[in-house]
Amino acid sequence: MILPRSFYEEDTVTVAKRLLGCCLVHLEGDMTTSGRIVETEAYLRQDPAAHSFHGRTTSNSILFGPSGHAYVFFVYGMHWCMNVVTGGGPGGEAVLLRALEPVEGILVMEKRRGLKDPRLLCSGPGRLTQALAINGKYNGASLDSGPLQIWSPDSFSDTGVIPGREIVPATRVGISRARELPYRFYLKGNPYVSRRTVRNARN
DNA sequence: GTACTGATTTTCT
DNA sequence: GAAAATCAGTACC
Repeated sequence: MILPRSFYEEDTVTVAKRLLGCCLVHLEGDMTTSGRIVETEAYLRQDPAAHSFHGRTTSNSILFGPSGHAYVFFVYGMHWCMNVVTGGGPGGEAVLLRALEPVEGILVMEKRRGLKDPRLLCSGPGRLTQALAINGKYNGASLDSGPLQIWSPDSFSDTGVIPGREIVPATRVGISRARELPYRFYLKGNPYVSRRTVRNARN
């Protein structure tokens, strides 16, 4: 089933872990692309690394809106990154989606990415948005209706985590402020986590 | 395998 | 003007 709004209105770190194993789906015309989420990062309020840290601006206003919506931003002059707005508090918190395991529409993803190695299709925040054709027009989109959706896995254990899958906490990637905080989470041993995660596997 | 660099644009974090 | 929640290609070990 599609994750309801209430799923996202929980503690942001909890949501970051529970999203592992869920399926991100993009419907565009008759092309469906989807993948299982295998790596996430939490960005909190009072978090010097978060875009919301210095308050609301025009570019980050979606972060202060309702949970369960997409916050999509452009970075390094060429890449899009997708977050999910989370938290039940005053806003400003989100979970960055860092890597997917490709599921549906792999041929379409290969064409959009210009390569065929399945491990390189969605293994990074910029890669997954390119593979699923996610861009700024989805900034602010609701994830429980419309063409961009997140589905729960078939079953949850009581902790909300898929049975048999071990979640590893680690430090975040590509930031300089508060980089020591263990707010990155990935599925242990999954071959589709991002390259930088594999390289920093000790943390 | 690791290390370095260029691409390219928005924001002022 | 500098920094940024990145990626791909190249060089070298």
